[in-house]
Amino acid sequence: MKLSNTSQYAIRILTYMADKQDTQRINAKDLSQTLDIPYKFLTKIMTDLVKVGFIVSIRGREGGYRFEKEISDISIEDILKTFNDEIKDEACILGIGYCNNTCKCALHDQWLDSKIALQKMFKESSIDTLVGEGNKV
Amino acid sequence: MKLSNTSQYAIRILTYMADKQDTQRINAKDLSQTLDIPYKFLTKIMTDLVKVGFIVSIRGREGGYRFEKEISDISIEDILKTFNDEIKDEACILGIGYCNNTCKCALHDQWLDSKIALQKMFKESSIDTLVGEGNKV
DNA sequence: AATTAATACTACCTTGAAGTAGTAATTAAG
DNA sequence: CTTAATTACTACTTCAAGGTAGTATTAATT
Repeated sequence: MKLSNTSQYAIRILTYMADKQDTQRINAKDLSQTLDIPYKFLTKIMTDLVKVGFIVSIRGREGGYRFEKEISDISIEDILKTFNDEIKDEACILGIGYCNNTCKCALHDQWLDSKIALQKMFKESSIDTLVGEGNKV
Repeated sequence: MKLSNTSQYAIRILTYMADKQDTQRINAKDLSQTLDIPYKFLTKIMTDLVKVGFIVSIRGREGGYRFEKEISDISIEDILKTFNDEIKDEACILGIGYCNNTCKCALHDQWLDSKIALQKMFKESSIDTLVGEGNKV
């Protein structure tokens, strides 16, 4: 049980960009090297982040990326949704279709509290709350 | 973020077997049909569950499977560990090596409480606490 | 002893995520 | 205008999880 590589990368990219916002513009090569993410894979993720409107790209020489949305308005949940990695509300943890109060799997009740806590955490963790001193990148 | 198919199947299998413990012996064909798990894939999982000592197999005609361990002594955590799907204590949620109090990623603190709650839930949910009336299988 | 119904084993195929390669498009600098 | 440095696009390859096929082994029934 873990986040996908893609989600992990995206969160790290955006958090790092937020940390460097003075620079205003950061390019794929720098991100790839600093975050140790394969260059070609990173650019693919960047394009997705552009398409979904979190960042904008500046093409050509001296180009790069900068935020489009306020970093206080981008949550981990938003990022996970971009890569279809979020915890969907009615998704059954045992994979038996959909669970709810009246139609539930054997783990449903036990899972419920943890799920809500996780969802809340993902929703309330916006990028601006993550930039901090001394964290690993 | 979800459990692997294999883990989901294994939990469902063991929970269903516990539910039917009066029968004492249940075979792969029945499990496959009742739980709608591909037969060949199910038998592969069963063999793993035998190897790890949760159940024993009886080969030959009239064969099948029954529990070896007490169902109160098999937790979801144990099952997840069998298929390498558990939440490892120091595994970084962002995939940057290992996290702990002194060396942490940007999400570490937010993740900590949820992680502990999840681990606790997985550890405390033994199979006997899951058998219940009217649950989906 | 033969048949039948069951699990175990080995090897393969499929699918989706992860990662790579090459080229086109864009734009600042010289 | 040319060059260099950048992102975007298209297509491919790799890897691990999920799933399938065939055969060997086991043991009760007849």
